[in-house]
Amino acid sequence: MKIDPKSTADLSAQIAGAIRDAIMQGDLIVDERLPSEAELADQFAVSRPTVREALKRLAAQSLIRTQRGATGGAFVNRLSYPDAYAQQITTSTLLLSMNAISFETACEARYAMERACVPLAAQRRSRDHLATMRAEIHRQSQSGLTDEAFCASDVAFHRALVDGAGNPVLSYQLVGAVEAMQPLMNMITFTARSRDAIVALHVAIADAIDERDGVAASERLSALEAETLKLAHSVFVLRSAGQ
Amino acid sequence: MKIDPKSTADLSAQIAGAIRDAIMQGDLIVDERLPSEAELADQFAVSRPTVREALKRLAAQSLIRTQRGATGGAFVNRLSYPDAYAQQITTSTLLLSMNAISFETACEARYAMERACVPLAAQRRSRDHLATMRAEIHRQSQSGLTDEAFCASDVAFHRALVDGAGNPVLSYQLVGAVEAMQPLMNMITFTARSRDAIVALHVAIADAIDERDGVAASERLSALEAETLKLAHSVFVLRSAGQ
DNA sequence: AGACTTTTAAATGTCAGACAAATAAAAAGT
DNA sequence: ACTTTTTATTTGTCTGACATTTAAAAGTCT
Repeated sequence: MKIDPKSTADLSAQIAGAIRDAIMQGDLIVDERLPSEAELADQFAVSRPTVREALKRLAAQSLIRTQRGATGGAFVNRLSYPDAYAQQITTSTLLLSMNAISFETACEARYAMERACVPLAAQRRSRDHLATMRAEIHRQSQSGLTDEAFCASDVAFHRALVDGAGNPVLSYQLVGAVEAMQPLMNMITFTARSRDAIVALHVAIADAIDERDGVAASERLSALEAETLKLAHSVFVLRSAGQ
Repeated sequence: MKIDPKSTADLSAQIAGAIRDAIMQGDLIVDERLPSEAELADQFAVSRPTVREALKRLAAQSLIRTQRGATGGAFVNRLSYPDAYAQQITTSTLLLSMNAISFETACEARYAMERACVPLAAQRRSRDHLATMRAEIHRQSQSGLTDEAFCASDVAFHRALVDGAGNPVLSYQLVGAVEAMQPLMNMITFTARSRDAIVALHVAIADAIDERDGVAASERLSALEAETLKLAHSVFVLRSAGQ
């Protein structure tokens, strides 16, 4: 592992990049211990604080974990699903909130991806996933729910739908799309009537999945997309009129 | 912003978390300047190196950027698509390579998501995307291509297909799924015959997109998935027999 | 007065050395 | 043989310093 002295980038960024490359290329394998900070400082001919900054960069991406003590050090971390989920959600949420992405674009992407899960979910759905979906539907039906709670339950319903496909990679990819929409959804005021419409579609989707009817579920998901878009539009129209 | 003195986590991790939360909650807006390292050290009652480690963590996630000089400092960064792409690819690649995910699972997720793009791509495909797809097909058809180059072109073809949907959020989500498969694909030896089969399907897909026939494109994408799976199986069978 | 140069101040980047705290292995004691 | 103590190693944190970059302020010349 070498760093380029001609580069203008921070030394800590260069070192982090070198180690990251080594991990991604397989030169460093999972649970392998990196040299101690002092040794790394020697190898790269930098000070220990600089090495530490590099290691913190990698830790932020869950590429390494550190342990104190005699047999401690920095170890190549196995990127777990929860870690990957968290990163996915952070990145997706920020991408959406910082780039003036229209509700339509985000919504379209999300529902397109969800429809990709539906055929698999219809085929493989388990008792667990169906139970979760029904439970969330029940929660959503209760009156007196805040908009935030309604949205949170909506997210949980859709996550159960996605997880129903039984493909963890697909779940990982989708979690960002679903969760990142929540801040946008939270801007919407859900009237009792619009909640009823959404819940009815949720029921219809759950029923279709239950009956292993992927085509029907897909169509109803599209109807839900249309309903969501309609709702968002009416809110935005109201809001811009209010201004 | 406060940190919890009872927490066992590193101070730098706590500080990074506090600032991250402030950014994600909108308390700090894009391009806003954070206090200087010395001021942050005062506010959090820690030393400057600790603050710096926290800032490096955030920089690793592209949440902030730093600038030297009189008017320099740390600024809340607008997460750009390229940055988001890079993070998505890193995370997806590591997730796949470190978690013993079967080729089938990864392949299924990827093609399910690609099929989600196809109806939109068929509807909106531009001259540019079609040209890119055709160009990559041409490249793939050349003999004497290494397996790596063939795979790279395959990725480029699929990215063009995805981008054809004209939804940047969808592209962002898909880029991880497509790119993360490349290391797995690179393990495959592509015979001349298997290359021909893949290229033929690429042509068929491009044609269908060209004719705005989303259904046909989707079916052919499924055929490509089956072909890829078959190919991978034959390779793995050969390999395990060789051992 | 206006344009150019020099100085200065503020900020990050880097370094050196030190001590604290955690941890496991080795040594000592019972 | 078991428990306790010591010790060595490693990360976590702090202090203080200097280097480098950058823009604004001050100064200088035409």
